[in-house]
Amino acid sequence: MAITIIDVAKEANVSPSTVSRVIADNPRISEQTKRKVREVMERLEYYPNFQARNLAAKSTKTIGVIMSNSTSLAFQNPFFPEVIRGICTSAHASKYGIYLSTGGNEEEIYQEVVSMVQGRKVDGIILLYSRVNDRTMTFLKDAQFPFTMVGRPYKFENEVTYIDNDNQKIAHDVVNYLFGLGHRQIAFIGGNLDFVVSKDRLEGYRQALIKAGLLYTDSYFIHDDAFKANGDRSIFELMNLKVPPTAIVAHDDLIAYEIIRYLEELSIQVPKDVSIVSFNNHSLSAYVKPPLTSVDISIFELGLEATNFLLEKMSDPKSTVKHHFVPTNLIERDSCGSIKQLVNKYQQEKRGKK
Amino acid sequence: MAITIIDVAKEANVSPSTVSRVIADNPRISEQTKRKVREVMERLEYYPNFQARNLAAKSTKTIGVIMSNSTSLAFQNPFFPEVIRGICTSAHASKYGIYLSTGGNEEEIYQEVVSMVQGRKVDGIILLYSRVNDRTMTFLKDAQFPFTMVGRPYKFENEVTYIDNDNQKIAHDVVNYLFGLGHRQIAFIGGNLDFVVSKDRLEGYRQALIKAGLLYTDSYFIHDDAFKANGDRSIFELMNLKVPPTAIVAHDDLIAYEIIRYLEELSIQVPKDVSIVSFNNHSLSAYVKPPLTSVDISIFELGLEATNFLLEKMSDPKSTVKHHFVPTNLIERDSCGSIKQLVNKYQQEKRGKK
DNA sequence: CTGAAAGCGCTTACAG
DNA sequence: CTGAAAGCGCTTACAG
Repeated sequence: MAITIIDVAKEANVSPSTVSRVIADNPRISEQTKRKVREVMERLEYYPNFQARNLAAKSTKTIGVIMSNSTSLAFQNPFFPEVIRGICTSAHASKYGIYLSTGGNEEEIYQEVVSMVQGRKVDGIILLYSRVNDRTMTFLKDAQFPFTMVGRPYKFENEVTYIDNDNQKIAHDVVNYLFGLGHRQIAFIGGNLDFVVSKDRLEGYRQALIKAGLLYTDSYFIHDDAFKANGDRSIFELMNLKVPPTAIVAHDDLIAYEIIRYLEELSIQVPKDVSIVSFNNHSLSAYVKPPLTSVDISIFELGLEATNFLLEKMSDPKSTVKHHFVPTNLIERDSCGSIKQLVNKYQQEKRGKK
Repeated sequence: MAITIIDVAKEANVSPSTVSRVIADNPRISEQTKRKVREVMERLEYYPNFQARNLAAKSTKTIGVIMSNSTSLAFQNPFFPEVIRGICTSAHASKYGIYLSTGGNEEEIYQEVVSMVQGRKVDGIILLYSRVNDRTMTFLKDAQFPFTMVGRPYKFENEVTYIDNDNQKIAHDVVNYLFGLGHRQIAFIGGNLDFVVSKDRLEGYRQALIKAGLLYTDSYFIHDDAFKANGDRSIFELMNLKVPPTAIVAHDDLIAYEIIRYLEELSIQVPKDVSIVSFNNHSLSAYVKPPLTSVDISIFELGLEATNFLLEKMSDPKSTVKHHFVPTNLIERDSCGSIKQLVNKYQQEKRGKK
């Protein structure tokens, strides 16, 4: 049997209550007693029993972290390791532990969250995603359980505390960037629209087109499902439109490179013939050809601040609802070209053919 | 206050003991009583308190997962998300939860593991790495606490249950593969030698050279530290040896692409001038140029089987020590060429220059 | 500044 | 097949 608080108490000639107070560093205990008790705890190699402490104190000192199901692209590299690193950094500093969800689909995840909350497994929860019409989020909100999310909520934006990038704005900026390079035919190849991040980026793209006086056409938007099912085919069709795009905005670097590969199969080169910008700035994107122009979304900060917000919420449940957009950074590399060069090249090619 | 077992007992006109047995689906309770109690539990929305259950039952139904500190390359993409997915799949099936370590350095990790074990936070532990002379592992072994590791232990190989790839063999195979393509000058650019995986791959490389009757030279091996500090410089020096390598084995796809970039800066092309093979088969490596020949190490299975082994160990602490090598798969893509082509090209170039 | 006592919400021999 | 009772190892008013 392990050493308990009672063993320590006997050995130190104090009561268990006193030992407990020494552990909690209660100021009402004299320094002398504290020293004595601590010496005994060390000698006996005493470690407080986590479960007993939690049961009595009605707190768990742990944070539940809920991943969306792992098949979703958003939680592939490098998002997941990096956001976890951010969360751990903040949690560790406040001596909180991390309890990770294990569910494989929406229903399992929901059940797990319910049992985390009702079973008092965790003191607060971080949702690592924002899904359209997510009953998990609704449950948390209705239960008034402390939680925060990485991602803008689909509903109740003013009732839930969250961290995100300003995805509408960054998509807008990215389109403007292409616009500045002279592009007028800009396509968007998107993420899963069940997630708000994808909707926001698409919306930012549309708004930017409209502001620039360009038309949004459905034929310039390839849905995530279509791309996943038939990436090569959809790119082929896109590039065989009467007026094919001269630039493409991709939802993620992984997708961007897949697009680039399909373009190559069609003998279309990036950035010579088509420009590509993307989001998320994977660790490989600097090294690989062509080095990708991508928006760094500060994933570590996303995790860190989500945790800080949650910690605040847990210590003061009545604290106001907050949200914050973590700054992003467009990293210009070699996947975008100005339209003038492009036109020249086209003209050269046409001349060449004649 | 939440609904407790006592509320349910009163409502169902049975004793708390009976409710507890219904929760555990104890066969000694009549089906009729079970039905009645379950109906009440549902109506009252009763959820068992996790902490109380754990304290009384002296088990936690959770597994501790220990990452090496997140700066280590091995736990970048895609290893971490994928291994976690494997762990979660198995853990979820057995209704275990995951408690994640948050420590940022070796000392913090060690302290966390000690408190997980002594504080009875978890029933068993998975070490996601194998480090040379790791006191965390030694502690676990000495405490006779159920644990398993992803990676071959540095010491006590016959005393600890683990899962790994046969890294010596796959490195050996990879060298033989290059050998089969005609390469005789084969360099190795390695991982952090504090980890056994890196030592094993290096050792497999050496053994393969020796078996093939080739010499192992230090100048053909670039240490992780040297590469991280001065990647471009070290590649420059490597390629400016009197006899530069015609092929390179890289410890990881991320490193491989970094190497490729430095080679390009020196106007050396892959696979035309130099071949590259790597390990880990990142999700991007199929799409990116050149598509990388890489060893797929079945990360998901690594996580899954580690968890299965641990579950077994926890249910029967006296079960025998086991280990298992998860099969790997060399995925041939376009980063390796046969030496004949290479010689031809060199000769052509030389002719060209003359 | 410290202790005795109740209690956190369960489980599990023991008894019937 | 079911219940009364003890106990898991802590914390925390309450009292002094």
